Amino acid sequence: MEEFMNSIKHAFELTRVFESNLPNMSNQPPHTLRLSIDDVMKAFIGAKERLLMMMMMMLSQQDQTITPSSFASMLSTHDVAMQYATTSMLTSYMNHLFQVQQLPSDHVRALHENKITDGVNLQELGYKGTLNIDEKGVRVVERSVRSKSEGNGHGIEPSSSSRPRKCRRNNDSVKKTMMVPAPKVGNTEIPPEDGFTWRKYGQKEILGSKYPRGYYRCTHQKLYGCQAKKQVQKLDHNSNIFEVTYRGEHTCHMSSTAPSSFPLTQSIISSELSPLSTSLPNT
DNA sequence: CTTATTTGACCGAA
DNA sequence: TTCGGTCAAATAAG
Repeated sequence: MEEFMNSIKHAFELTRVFESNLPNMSNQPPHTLRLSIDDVMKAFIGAKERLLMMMMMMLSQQDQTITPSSFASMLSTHDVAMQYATTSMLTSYMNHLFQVQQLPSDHVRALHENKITDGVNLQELGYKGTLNIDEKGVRVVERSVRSKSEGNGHGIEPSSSSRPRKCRRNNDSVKKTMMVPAPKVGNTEIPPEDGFTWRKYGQKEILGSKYPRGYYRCTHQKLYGCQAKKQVQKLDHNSNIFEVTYRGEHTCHMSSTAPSSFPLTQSIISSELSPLSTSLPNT
């Protein structure tokens, strides 16, 4: 909680500094201006990520429902928050966060690679579990390439005795796992929307896990050869949270990373926030 | 019809 | 051998 408060405070201070320096910056090259804007944006994104992590942790610790308003009232007990926003503004923003639930995976990847969200450690914050989450709040499992010269051709019709499998083709692909709160609205037990379209191709009971794991691949695998996949599984101790693992890159969309909006100052609450861009591949 | 999901079989890795 | 990821036939949905 304190970590989030510090980060959001820092973000607002950066904004203020940026604002006061703005007149001088007109003399600077555009590059400088852009860097400053990036700093402000990163600060807000980092704060938002911490907030999301907090929400997920609370959901996983106490198996009870946390509503946007209850969370907002929690925040409002901190004067740092109240310096900038009223409780109703916070509530409104919490509503947005609960509704959006998750950023598109490429956005998350961008956050990850830019090291925007640093210093969040779930275990320090008291998460009780076996998750191994790195300092960015995203568990990353990297698989090293196995030096195995296995030149298999493309899958031809098996037709006879053996069915050629291409299981471990991309051993160097990176897995990225994140915790996603389940949608509160709607009767859906289905994994939350993340901006991509997925097609389920399997489900498996996992040993030692309460809930099965679902296997999804990109719907456009056929048309575009998109190799993106994801696995979705509920946490054992809290069915309100999905563990979503992404693997492979989307090659089926072009306009990537539309990080929607970066609310500044009071407009942080206003509802212009992030119409989830449904990336539609051109035909 | 086409397209998506379900679900047991299949296969490779450990 | 077991386990987990994938395939694919059957089925459901539109």
